[in-house]
Amino acid sequence: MDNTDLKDVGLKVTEPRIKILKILDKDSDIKHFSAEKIFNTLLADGDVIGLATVYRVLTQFEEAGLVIRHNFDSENAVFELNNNSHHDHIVCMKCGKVDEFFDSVVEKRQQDIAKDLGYQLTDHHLNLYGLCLACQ
Amino acid sequence: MDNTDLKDVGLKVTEPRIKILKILDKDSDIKHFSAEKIFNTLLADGDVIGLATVYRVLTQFEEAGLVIRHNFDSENAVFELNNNSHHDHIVCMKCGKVDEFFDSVVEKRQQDIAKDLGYQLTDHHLNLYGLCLACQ
DNA sequence: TTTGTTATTGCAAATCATTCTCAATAACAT
DNA sequence: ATGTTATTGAGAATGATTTGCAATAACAAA
Repeated sequence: MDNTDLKDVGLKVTEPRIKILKILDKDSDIKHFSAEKIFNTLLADGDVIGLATVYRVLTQFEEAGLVIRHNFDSENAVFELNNNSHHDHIVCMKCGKVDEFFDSVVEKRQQDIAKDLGYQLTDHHLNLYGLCLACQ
Repeated sequence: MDNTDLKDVGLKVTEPRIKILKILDKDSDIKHFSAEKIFNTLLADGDVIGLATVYRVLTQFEEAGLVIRHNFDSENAVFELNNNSHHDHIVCMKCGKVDEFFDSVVEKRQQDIAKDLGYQLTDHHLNLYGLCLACQ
């Protein structure tokens, strides 16, 4: 993920976009960020970028397929870099930790279920909620 | 679902609660209502009940276990009567139709996945999105 | 490298769904 | 019938997200 990716999707290479992409791309345990979190991370780095811009850039990234937007809770959306490998999520209700998983059995059943009900499946959200090991 | 159910969960039997319960309980294809939708349905029936009250009652019903709240999209929550038989949902992206299903294979896998990841599972949301037969 | 055109930004105001405040009113136990 | 306490309605408040608009930055063409 670098400036070339921005050009590839037809977005001008600007400071806010580069910085936000870098935060999302950082290699850490945390892969899911709210707009506010990104805004504050930028601030902490000394980069003053308007919150509205953060939201705008995130939405553009989503439209361009660079990031995926999730609504784990009804509060605020979180964004993660789209690495093109589909996965679902399990969220700790206490500390907010998010783990990812992929399960082919579930994937297959979803296809079958949709088919049985006469639907043409386009997307799905499977979120598990619970307490992580540390929070139990 | 009647006035007795309200008493049973410790809620006074008031007109707004009775009317809202009746709407949710109506036997029709539509089982999922937003607060606004309920508010407008009441209006259409000539019942003027404040939107704030609708929200309050719905939240109380949820806390009492009478209804379940869903966030299918990031826009607004919808509520359905809790018939105590767990099921998941498939939503048509075009007409908004919602079908329900229960799949024991998926249920079981979810348990196993959570366990494998060290989580104590408390809840889950599985929403499939697609085009229903009529909309394809 | 200068210039012109168009996209992008920042800020504040606007939205939208939902919640809260508070005084008036209705439920219901006694 | 009455007192106590929950409930209601209306509107203000909230919080996340979006939008309008003037100033500014990107970058293609000269």
